[in-house]
Amino acid sequence: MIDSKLLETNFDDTLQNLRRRDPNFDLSLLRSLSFERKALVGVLQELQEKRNRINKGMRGASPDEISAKRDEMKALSMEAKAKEEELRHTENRLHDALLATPNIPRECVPQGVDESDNVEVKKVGEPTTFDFVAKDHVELGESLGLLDFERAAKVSGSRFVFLKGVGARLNRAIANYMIDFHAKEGDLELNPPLLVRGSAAEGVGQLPKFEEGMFKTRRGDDQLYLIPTAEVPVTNYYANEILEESSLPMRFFAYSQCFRSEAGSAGRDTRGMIRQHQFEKIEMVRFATPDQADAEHQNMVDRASRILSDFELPHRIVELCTGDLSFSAERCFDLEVWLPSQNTYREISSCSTFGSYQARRAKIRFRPAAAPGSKKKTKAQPLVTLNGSGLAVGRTLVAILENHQQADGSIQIPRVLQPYMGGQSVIEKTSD
RNA sequence: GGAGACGUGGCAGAGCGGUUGAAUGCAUCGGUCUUGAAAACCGAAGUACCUUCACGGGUACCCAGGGUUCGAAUCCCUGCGUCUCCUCCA
Repeated sequence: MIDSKLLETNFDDTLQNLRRRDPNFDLSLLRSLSFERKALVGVLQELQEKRNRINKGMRGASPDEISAKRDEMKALSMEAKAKEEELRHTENRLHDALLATPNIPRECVPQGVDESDNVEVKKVGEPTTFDFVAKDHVELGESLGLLDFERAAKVSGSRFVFLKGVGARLNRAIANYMIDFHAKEGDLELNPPLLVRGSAAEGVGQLPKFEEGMFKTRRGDDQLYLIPTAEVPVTNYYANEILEESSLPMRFFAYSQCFRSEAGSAGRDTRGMIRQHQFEKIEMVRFATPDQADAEHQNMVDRASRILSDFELPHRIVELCTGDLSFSAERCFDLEVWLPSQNTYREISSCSTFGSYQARRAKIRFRPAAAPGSKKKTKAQPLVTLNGSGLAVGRTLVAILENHQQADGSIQIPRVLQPYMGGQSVIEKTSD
């Protein structure tokens, strides 16, 4: 969540900056609650102080004295309790309002309304061209016997797929290549829980606003959510903890299944593997000091781009505009891969920095190293969390099929993946 | 699924209902001693919020919420969380 102090010290700027996301943004409730809270605190503390003062004399007092003061104390106590109740109510409302407030975009984020205002930063490779009529991945996958959408629909409904045979193997090869890639860079691999408490989802900003996007499970009275991304469990790995500055930055990656209900996206990408209820992703998650954050961010973008280049996939990097920025993010770069069937670039990775927004929600702090001369213990402060896909496995599979298809309907396997495919270099139609 | 135990400071671990924000140990940071270090000794040290230009002052916090009481870390209820045993299971 945003720093509530901004409401007092820097209200106009804060509002203006949030309006870069949405011109109709309204902070008036938040502000009035913040002032209301402050006033209540003052009144309550005065009452408590009075009560404490009287109470101090009670211990050694004679029974007469005690009974004399009793009524007064009782009245004070009641009054204080009523104020406490009032204060708690206000604080709860303030907290809820803060949870519903998105992160503030950085000054450098380009102004814009939606996707069309995103800014291309870099283009790697040229869109693939063919001297034959190119097929899409559904056609390729089905004709080569790699993908089975129909039977998946029979078993689980729409937006699911069976990968089979070489298709399953190729998927595994892609994932393994990426896992090894990050491991070689020295990041720590985590294999996280796929079911998380609501508190974890709240920590990254997924709850309370985006509950519709997640699958919920029930077990008795307990409720757990299927993770929409490994960001949720991995970022919360350090929830409620204080890290030493010397241990930062920390780099993790996790390979996991992800589950999204795709509520509200009816009709979008209904065909094929682009938008599934269940997909695999390798996610990079980082914890950094504010000074380190930008370099970490750039590093994740580079990683994702290098992997795409390794797979010989044309892609581009775009910076999201204020209107397209996700709820918790402060700045974000998307990597988009070229998809011949759609004749356009499609998102395959999203690398975001969250500033202290998530860290404040999940209560992840770091203790700055003491200045060389200083003897004082430093004050813990929220750190910076970042994450980025490196990459979405299913969409990578799609991109490889479509970009590396041959005139005869076969698929050329990128060189780096061949070792992961037992040396296989081409996927051809088998007579069946 | 059945039975039970427990939630106190960075960690471990005390705490007759009233000078307990909280003993003690470890860890941390200063100092003394030492050529330097270790050891020993002395000392400092929680978090949030309100108030003050500042020094400072104040309030709350012993998982959370409610109750009993003039007064609760301490008693009572509820919730949440953790652990152990049995059962089942990849």
